[in-house]
Amino acid sequence: MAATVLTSLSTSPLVLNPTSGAPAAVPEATSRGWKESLSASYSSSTSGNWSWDASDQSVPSTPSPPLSNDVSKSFLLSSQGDDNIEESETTHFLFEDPIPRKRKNSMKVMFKCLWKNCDKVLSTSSGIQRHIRTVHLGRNSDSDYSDGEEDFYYSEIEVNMDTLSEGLSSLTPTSPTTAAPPPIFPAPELPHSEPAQINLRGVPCHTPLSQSAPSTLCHIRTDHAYQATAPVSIPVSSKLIQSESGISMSWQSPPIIFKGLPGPVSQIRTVGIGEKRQPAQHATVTKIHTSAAPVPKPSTGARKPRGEAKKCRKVYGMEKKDMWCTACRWKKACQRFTD
DNA sequence: ATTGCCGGGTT
DNA sequence: AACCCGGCAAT
Repeated sequence: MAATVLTSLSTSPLVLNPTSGAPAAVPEATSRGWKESLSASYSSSTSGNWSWDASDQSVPSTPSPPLSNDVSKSFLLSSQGDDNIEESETTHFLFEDPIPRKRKNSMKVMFKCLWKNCDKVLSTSSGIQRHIRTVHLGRNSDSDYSDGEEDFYYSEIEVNMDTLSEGLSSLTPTSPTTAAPPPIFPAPELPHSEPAQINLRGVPCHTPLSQSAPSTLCHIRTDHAYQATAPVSIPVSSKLIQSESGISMSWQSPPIIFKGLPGPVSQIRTVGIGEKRQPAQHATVTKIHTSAAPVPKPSTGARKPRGEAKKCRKVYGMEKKDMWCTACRWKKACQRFTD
């Protein structure tokens, strides 16, 4: 599984080498000129070439080197205007997630076809658009032209590969409690036939759409009757949030006791164009915070129940105080006889 | 009353 | 840091 993840990661250019120390394994057959012009300062960051063509079109003064995976990821997401994720990211920071890297490394954005009885999942939006266009919409043109209609029929989902595999492996074959399997889509296919747009991820995901589909489409979204004929009914438990510029919705797998071990948390949201979201709206959705309990603890917290073991004082007595451990001598918690 | 030690000092 | 101790809670 890990190999699979790595493989799929290495195919998407944005997901850079998590370990900056290792020399980038990505063969940079493409552009080399820019690298030379930038010379030494870039020597360590070969994997970061998100294909601006050899001619440096005004490389910004801060060349945005390949950041750690986390940062680039959150950058990507935030540039999509996705506050959901950003929210949870922030939460991570706030709670000092001890292993944020591992968790985020295993997140992958996939695109799922929502057409009835079609669970196709592709790893690129262009791929899924093409799929919908050709298979479902019957547009046999293989050009990349998109009138934006495909957007209605797929959703962008974010999958935690780790927990996915974990959950799958932990499923006892006869487990009765898992009678109703969580609505996780079928096993993600690895980078399918991905034509041309291999570097789509280098750019905010909706670029191709926002080019061809201006904001008018948002209008269409709201009063379009597509909901009646929508290929897939929106999950009942989903929270639907409506903003003035369009529909955005988030969906989250059934409530999971989130205690330490992350459940199969996946997020689905319909891909929208020109989504102008307001952060406040999203706070309600997909806010899985790790805080253990609503522990108010305003005053002096409940004391420890006092251990069973005898402590220095009891063992040696007051007359041999010099034999106590220092903590005991200082009236602190005994270090020698811990519980 | 005794014991353990937290919270808050002082050096 | 190291060291000390008032005072509280558990015993």
